[in-house]
Amino acid sequence: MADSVRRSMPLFSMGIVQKLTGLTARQIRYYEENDLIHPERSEGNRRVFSFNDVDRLLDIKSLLDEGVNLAGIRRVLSEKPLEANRPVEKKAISDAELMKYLKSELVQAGKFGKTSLIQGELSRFFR
DNA sequence: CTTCTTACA
DNA sequence: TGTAAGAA
Repeated sequence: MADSVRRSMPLFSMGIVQKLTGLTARQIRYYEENDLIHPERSEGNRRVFSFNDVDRLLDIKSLLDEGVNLAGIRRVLSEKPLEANRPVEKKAISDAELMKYLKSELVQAGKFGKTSLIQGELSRFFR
């Protein structure tokens, strides 16, 4: 049960989540307004998503493609207890794929002189 | 440059 | 949902 800690650790920026989920910032913010997700906020008021948030967003995306409206989605994962049973096989995104995106982000960050937040958080995965 | 909020097409 | 504005 120490995994839940890591899974709810805030470390993804809006940009990364957009790439990870394929959703637009507009959609992500809208879902938050509707209490479908509750990302943390950084000092500069920037949203910081956890692995759980991303996973949740992917579920929302699936439901949306199935034609479920926000009310329905909220009903399906309304206040979904974070400690729910979820088969490893059913994970929406593989760790390998996640690493792939994370790494590309790290590389891009390297092209610039400073990328305080992102680079610092991502380093956890390559340590 | 990235992300935030608000407001309108 | 997309996008324009202005701020941070």
